[in-house]
Amino acid sequence: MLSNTTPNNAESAFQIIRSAILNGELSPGSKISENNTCQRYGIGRGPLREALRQLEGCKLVEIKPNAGAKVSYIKPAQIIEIYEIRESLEGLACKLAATNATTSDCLALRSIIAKQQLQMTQNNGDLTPLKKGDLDLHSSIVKVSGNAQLFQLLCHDLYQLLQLYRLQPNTSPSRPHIALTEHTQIVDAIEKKDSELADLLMRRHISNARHELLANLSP
Amino acid sequence: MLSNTTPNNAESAFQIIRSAILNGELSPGSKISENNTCQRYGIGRGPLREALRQLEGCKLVEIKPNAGAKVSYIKPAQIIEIYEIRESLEGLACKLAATNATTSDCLALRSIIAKQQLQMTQNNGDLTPLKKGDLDLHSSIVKVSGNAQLFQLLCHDLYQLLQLYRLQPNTSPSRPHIALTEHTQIVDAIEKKDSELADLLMRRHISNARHELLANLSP
DNA sequence: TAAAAATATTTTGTCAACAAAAGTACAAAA
DNA sequence: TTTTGTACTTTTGTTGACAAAATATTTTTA
Repeated sequence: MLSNTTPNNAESAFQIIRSAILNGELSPGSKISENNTCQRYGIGRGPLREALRQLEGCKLVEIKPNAGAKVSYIKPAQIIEIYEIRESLEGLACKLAATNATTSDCLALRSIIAKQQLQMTQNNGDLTPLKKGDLDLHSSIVKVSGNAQLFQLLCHDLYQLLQLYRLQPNTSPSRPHIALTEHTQIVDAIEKKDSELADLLMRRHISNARHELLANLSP
Repeated sequence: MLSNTTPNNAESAFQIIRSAILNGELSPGSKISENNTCQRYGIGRGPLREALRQLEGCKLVEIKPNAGAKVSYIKPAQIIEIYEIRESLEGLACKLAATNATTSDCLALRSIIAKQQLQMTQNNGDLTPLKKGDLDLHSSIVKVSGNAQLFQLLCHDLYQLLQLYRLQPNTSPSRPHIALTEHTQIVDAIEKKDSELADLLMRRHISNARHELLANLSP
């Protein structure tokens, strides 16, 4: 899948710093000093600057001339806007997935749900693996849609931006159960090749998540 | 609107090369040699390489280690995929625009249509200004939607990619008239705050354009 | 003391030189 | 003629040095 050419320093730096941003090692708003970062990751300033420009393209950092690079800070309002976009695009993904999914595709989707169901009963305190499972299912559906541009846009660009905004895990405890039910219904619709229903259910699913977010955001 | 800080060479190079790509001066698939390009635009190799990495982020060029940068080549299948995405996202834009548009917003949209109508009767041979007018209307609607992320995504990222693929102007001669009618209906729906109808009409509008594209593509 | 000016330090911007890799040209052998 | 190997050229990768801008610190002045 990924191009397996040997990376140069700029490419390596790009990936290293990106993971550092995504896993919170470099926190939003913090400055990325060149000298500092060079020494830290053992690369020259040239490659580093290239990597930073590439990260700017991904919207993960912001560069101001003569002032340097900062890790992007995503505002709550932006998250809501991205959820509106997700609602529309993942609806499309479901519509396409319903028409294109093969039998083995559906089996794969079901197995993700099963795994998630298992995790919910097992470690009933920690819900980080649930979050990952959630994203797994959504990504897989987008993949099954067959639209490569859509996959790139949602699963690489947008999900990454959402990851930048680490929302506190204070979602209501009932939400995971509800989400699981919704997921099952969505996969059912895809399996039955009911594209219209799959579209509607996914839109509603994300709309619900968005409203939950809004409720946990304003106060 | 744009950040008006004084740009450095990398930033200038980015904009210069981007326009060169978008106006066809640098054609898709062609290699961007560093030495060559440096001399041509009077900048050093450092800033140029930064600009190229930034352009890679915009998907306008592709960089391979030890092999240099090429202007991206968009395949017809990708264009169709992008149109599917447009269909979904501009439907959303219309839905939001219908709920958010002020009176002056609607006036502005109407004036764009009027200008387009005038251009159609005037220069009835050249349809490049019509294309521009079309994009103007679509962009304005997305702007009116109020979702800044959506505007960025559609009007900067996706439209730019579409521009890279210069499709031959062999659309059927009746298409501009039909498009104008469709545009009028869409703005009508927005003005009446009928978000559902505006959504549906825009989706159908772009779906029509996509099918026209498909017809002019395969043979 | 507080504001302003001057100086020092750090940080970013840019270039030129060198190393390494890829591509090219050409000659020798099958 | 095709192939293979070798020298040569071009192109990309990387670094270090220096210029310019911004920031921090100190000194001066009201």
